Amino acid sequence: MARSSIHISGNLFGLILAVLESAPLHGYGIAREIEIRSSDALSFGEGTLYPALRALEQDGFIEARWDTSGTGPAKKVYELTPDGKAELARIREAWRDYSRSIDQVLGGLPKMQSA
Amino acid sequence: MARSSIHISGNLFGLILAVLESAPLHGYGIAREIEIRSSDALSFGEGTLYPALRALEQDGFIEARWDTSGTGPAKKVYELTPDGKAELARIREAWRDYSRSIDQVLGGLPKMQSA
DNA sequence: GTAGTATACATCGATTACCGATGTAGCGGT
DNA sequence: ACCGCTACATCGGTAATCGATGTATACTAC
Repeated sequence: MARSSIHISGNLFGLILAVLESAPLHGYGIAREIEIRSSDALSFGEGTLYPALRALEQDGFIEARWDTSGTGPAKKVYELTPDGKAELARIREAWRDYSRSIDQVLGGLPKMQSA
Repeated sequence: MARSSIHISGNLFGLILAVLESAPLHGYGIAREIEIRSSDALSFGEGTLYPALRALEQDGFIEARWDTSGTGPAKKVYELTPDGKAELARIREAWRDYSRSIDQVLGGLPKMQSA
């Protein structure tokens, strides 16, 4: 279950929306999927996850429906709305700007920039 | 002086140490230099800067001396210590890991990855 | 049948980082 | 004389998120 890696700090909403872009998924599954996609580098607990999902839902970026069909406890399955897709695009752009800026100031080995 | 851009969120110490790697500099100048290097994308106020400098000094990553030689108010000039240089290397590595992980999950256009 | 484990939801208080406002003061220009 | 820039510093508030805790369902093993 891989807790105790680096924390999320600011990108949580984007990560959730990005996972939901591939397919609708329930909360618990979103957290697991983020761990998988990041090779266990990014991880967070329920106290971080559920409030974030509620905020995204209130903003109209995702929509929820209950799925009681499967086995186990009922699942609240979230789906990306058109607004959410637009928000994801904005977040991606902001992240790219931000990380490029940090790279610029932080320096170290350059990332094979174009001439 | 160029406030109101994106915030720093987690990388403040690294940015300061990276600037000091080039040359010793005083607090106010560090803030200006970060703005310049990031093309005004990264910016923060005094309430963010000075507490960070004090924390870095307490951790032994930077050392301060007063410079009263120049014109204007006295300047507190900070210099990177060997420990600070090591810490900067750690921060650079952590940032690279972190941003790579976010890229992986966030997706969008890939950054011209190696085959 | 009941104990343990994994799934799955949810809330709450504490912590941390950061921002914005405010204050002091020296110096240069008009 | 006053404004604006440099340069230091502190303080209170806020937002993000972490950790702990609680509830419930279902499968597996004994």
